[in-house]
Amino acid sequence: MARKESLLDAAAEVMARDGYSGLTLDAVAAQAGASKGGLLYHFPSKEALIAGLVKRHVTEFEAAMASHLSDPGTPGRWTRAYLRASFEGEGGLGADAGHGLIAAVAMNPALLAPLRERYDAWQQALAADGVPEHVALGVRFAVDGIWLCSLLGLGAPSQTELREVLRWLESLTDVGHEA
Amino acid sequence: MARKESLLDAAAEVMARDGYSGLTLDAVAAQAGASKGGLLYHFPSKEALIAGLVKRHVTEFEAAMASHLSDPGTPGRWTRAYLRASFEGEGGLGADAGHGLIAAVAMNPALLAPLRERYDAWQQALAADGVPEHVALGVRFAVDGIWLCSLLGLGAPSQTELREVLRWLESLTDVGHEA
DNA sequence: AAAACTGTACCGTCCAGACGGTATAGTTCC
DNA sequence: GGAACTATACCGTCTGGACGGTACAGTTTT
Repeated sequence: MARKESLLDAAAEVMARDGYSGLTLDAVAAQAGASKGGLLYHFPSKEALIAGLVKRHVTEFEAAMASHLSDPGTPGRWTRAYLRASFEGEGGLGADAGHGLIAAVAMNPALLAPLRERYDAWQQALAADGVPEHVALGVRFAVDGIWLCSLLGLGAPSQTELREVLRWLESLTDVGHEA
Repeated sequence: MARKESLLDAAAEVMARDGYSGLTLDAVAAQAGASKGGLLYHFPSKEALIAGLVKRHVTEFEAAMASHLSDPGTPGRWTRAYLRASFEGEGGLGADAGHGLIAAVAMNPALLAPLRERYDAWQQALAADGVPEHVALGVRFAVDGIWLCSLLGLGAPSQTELREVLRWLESLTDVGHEA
């Protein structure tokens, strides 16, 4: 069971280092210090492996959101939870998760289905979050954009810029300050 | 010369339909009604083909931004140009461009280099755009996020939601209305 | 004893790229 | 003016290697 987890880690590492074109079963097994047979024991196909990556990300993010959710009744709590869950830890949801999703898109976009499902659910929560809907949506998109740009290295913000933007985004979810 | 362009179109179409794993030289040639030999005449390798996709996107987006740039001295003009250039036309920069970038990431993330370069340049313009830097940055990230989510189908906004969010984002770049 | 592996050998398919050929429009030389 | 030649724009086939997946016999772990 620890091996299964380490195989997922290995897949993410290979993706980060060599990209999708380097993500072969042999490479993943080698990275994990496992055998190809062992890899296929846990994940019967490459697709299953990548699906596992997506699933783990969804689960972890879901948990992170739950842990950042403030008391019921507080306006903007879902939006803020989304915001904070996305940037906790050092790299936040950065490296690992992102590469897994890239692998999913490259392999077969349908593998994103579990994530899509969650997004639809979050969407509903955000729409009734006590802040104007376009604000909640806009903040979420900004978060997604930051995450994407950091992952791809496309005009990613510096540490201080990031802090400022995040503080601003958070203030937008606070009905007292603004509007 | 028209063929070269049509080969790029074909590559984008194949990506949209079959994803990166379906993006083979044969498939692209067939989609374009060309032969594999002909394809390789124009693009000496698969990597070159994808690099062509990236390059075309950069060029087109650059032109779109230029066409949306209002008079010098107007605060927020770069931010607004970025915003508008991203959503012009029906699908905006949506389908075609996005799939090309996905292909680039899957093949070799280094292929995004030309795009990275442009982002760094835009970044400088946005930082000195006459609106608070964190606002300009935040708006750009939101735009990127919308674009990403639409591409991947992750909680993409409805037509009306999109309109509202865009209107709001644009108002944020207007120093008169806000803050 | 069952589950969780390892290691190796192998198969079939797919695919990037090489290569040799073809058609045609221009250019040069006599 | 026409033969010889060159450059450009393709076409279609072939091949070598990589990769996903199978099979299975043995070994460690629980």
